Amino acid sequence: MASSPTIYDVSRLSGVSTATVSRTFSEPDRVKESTRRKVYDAAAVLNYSPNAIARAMARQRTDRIAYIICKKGATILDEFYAGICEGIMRAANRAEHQLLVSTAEDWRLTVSAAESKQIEGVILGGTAEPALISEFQARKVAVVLVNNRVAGAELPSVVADEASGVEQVIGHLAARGHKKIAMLAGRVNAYVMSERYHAFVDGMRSCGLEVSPASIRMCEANVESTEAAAEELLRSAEERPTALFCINDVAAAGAYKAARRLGLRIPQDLAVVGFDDSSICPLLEPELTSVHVDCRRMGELCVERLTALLHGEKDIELLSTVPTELIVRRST
Amino acid sequence: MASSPTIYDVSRLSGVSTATVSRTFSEPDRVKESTRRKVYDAAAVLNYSPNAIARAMARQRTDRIAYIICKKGATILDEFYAGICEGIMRAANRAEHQLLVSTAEDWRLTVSAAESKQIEGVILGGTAEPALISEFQARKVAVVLVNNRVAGAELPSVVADEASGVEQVIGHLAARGHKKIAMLAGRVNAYVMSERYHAFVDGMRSCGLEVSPASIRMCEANVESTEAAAEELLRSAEERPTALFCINDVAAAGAYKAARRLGLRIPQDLAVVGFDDSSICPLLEPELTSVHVDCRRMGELCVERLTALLHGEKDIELLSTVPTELIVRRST
DNA sequence: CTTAATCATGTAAGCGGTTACAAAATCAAG
DNA sequence: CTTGATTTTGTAACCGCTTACATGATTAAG
Repeated sequence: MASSPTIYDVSRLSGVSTATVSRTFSEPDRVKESTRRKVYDAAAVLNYSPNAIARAMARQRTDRIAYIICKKGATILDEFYAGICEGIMRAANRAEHQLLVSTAEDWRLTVSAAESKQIEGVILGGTAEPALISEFQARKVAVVLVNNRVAGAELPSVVADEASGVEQVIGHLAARGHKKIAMLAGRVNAYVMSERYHAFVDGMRSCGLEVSPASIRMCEANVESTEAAAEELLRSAEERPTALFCINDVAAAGAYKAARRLGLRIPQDLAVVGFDDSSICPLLEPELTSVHVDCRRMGELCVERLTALLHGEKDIELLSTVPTELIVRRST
Repeated sequence: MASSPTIYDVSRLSGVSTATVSRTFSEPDRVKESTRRKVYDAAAVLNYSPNAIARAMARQRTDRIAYIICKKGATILDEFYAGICEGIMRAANRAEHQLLVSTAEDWRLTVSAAESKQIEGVILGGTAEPALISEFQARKVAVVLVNNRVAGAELPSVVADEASGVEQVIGHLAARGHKKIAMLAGRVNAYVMSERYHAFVDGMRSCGLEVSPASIRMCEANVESTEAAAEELLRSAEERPTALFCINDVAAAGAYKAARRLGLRIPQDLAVVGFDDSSICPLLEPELTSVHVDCRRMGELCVERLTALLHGEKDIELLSTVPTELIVRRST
C-alpha cells in the first residue's frame, strides 16, 4: 500500500485548498475551469486518485452492494446464478458500485458480515429465507430479489417470464402435433418450480390438451434422479407421452439417458425440451431445444432497481420481467 | 444505513473508554475479563458491530482482495473459473478478507479501480497481461496467479498438476491397449494449452507410443470447431486413432458429435477422454472419462498464498500444485 | 512496607476525505 | 463606481475507529 498521495499533497502542489481538490473530484462543475486544470495536473503528477475508503467514511455512504446466492449446495457454480452475477458485475461497475459476492450458508453470519462491511444494498438470488430478508430490512439495507418473489413483501423482484417460456414450449410442441405432453418437474427452487408448473398446467389447458396427474413427475434436479423419473414416466404403459417438457436442461439430459435406455429415438419417438438454454444444450446429442433466459439482463436489472432504491426513488417497479425465448434445436 | 451505534455509544453505556472498547473487539486478550464482559454486554444491548470502513481507515489496512478473471469472452460463466471463485470466496470469508470480483476487460481501468478501491492483493485468473501484472506490482499490490505462470516473475502461482493428469490419461489408455492416441488441442489458455501439449508428447514417448504430427489437431475451444477438427482427425484414413485425448470436456463433446456422425461407437470404436471433469461429464452419453481438477482447492490456495504475501512472510512457495485425478467413466 | 515491574485503562492525535459555513472574488445592473 | 446577487474558494469540524503515550492499578520481590 505504501503511502499514496493524499488530497493534502495535491492541495499543496496545486496551490488550492483541500476542499477545492475534493470538489474537483466529486463535483467538478462546482469549481472554476482554470483551477480544475491545476488540480488535475497536480494529481496527474502525483499519480493521485481518491481513496474510496476515506470517502466512504466522510460521506457516510459506501456505494457498496452485495450479491448473495441463497441456494444450498451449488452457488456461483450454477450457470444460471453465475450469469446473473455476470450481469450484476457489469452493471455495478458502470454504476461505480463496489460488489461483494457471497453465499448465504448461514443467514446470521451473512447479516453480520454485511453489517460490519457496511453494505447498503443486497441482491438475494434464489430462495432467500424470510428471516434473512427481514433482518436486512430492519437494518435499512435495500433488498432486491432475483429469481424469486415473496408475497406481501414490498420488494422489487427480477424474474424471467417463465409463463411465456412455457407457453412457447407448449405451443411449439402442439404445433408439431404432440398431444401427450408430460412434464419432468425437478425441484430446482420453490418459486421457479411453482411458476413453471402452473404455467404448464394452464398452457396445456388453453391448448385444449389434457393434463393427467400421471403426466407430471417430481424429482430432484440431478441426472440420476431425473433419469429414473423419466424412465418411469416413459414406461408407464397406458399411453406413453410423445413429448417431454423438462424443468431445466440437466433434467433434460436425464431424460435423454432414459430415452436411450428404452430405445426411444429423439426426436422421432420422443421430443424433449429443456429450460434455461444453458451451455450444455448444444453439446447434447441431439442438440437440445430449450427456453433461453437472459440472465445477464436479469443481473443488470437488479442493479438498476437497487440503485433506484438507494436513491430513494418512489414508484419503483416491484416486478421486472425479462422476456424468454424458445430456441428450437434438433430435439423437437 | 441509519445511524448505527458507534464505539462512543458502547463506551458511554459500558463506562469504559473508547480505547478499551476498541481493544475489546480487536485484541480481546489485552483487556481484563470483567471489563470485556461489560463491553460485550453493552455492545449486545446496542446491537453494535464495528464499522469495517472506519477500521480500515484507522488501520491503514483494508483486508480487501480482488479476484480478476483475465479471459476474453467467458468469465465467471466458465465453470472452471467459477470453481476457483468458489474456493476463493470460502477462504476469503474465513480469513475475514473482503472479496471483490471482476473481469479484466481493460487493464487500465482495472488497475485504477483497484487503486481507488484500496485493494491490497489480487488474484489473477487465466492469461493476465504482463502490463497488468507490473502495474499492480508497481503499486505494491500483492499478486498471485492462478492457472497461469509467468517465467521470471517472482510471483506465487497456483496451478493444477496438468502433467500428472495427462500421464494418467495416457497410462489408462495404454493399459487398455490403445496405441494410436490422438490429441484434440483446443486453444483454451496459453499456459494450460502448452502444459497439456507437452505432457502429452512426453507421456506418449515414455510409454513408447508414437506421436505423429498428424495426431495432434489444434482448433478453437468451442463445439463447432472441435467437432470439425475431430471429424478431420478421425477421417484421416491411414490409421485412424482408437483413442482421443481432448484438451477439455467441451472439446470432448465435439468429438462425440464427430464420432456419431462417422458412425463410430464410443467406447468400442473410439475411446474419448476429456479434461476438467466439469458438470457435463455425467450428462454426456456415454458418460465422459475426464481428469478431475479440484478448482476450489486452487482458489483456497490462492488466498493462502496471498495472505502470506500480505503478512510479509518470506520463503513463500512460488509454485503450488493441486493434484489431478483421472475419473474413469464409460467413454473409455 | 517500599519499589520496580507488569498489566489495564484512558487521553488525544491521527487516518483521508467531505461539507457547512464564511469569506473572497466576480459579475450584472443601476 | 456602488450595490447586491452569484460564483468560487477556504477554514475547520467531523466520519468511527486505532494506537502511541501517559497514567493508574496491581503484583512480585526485596
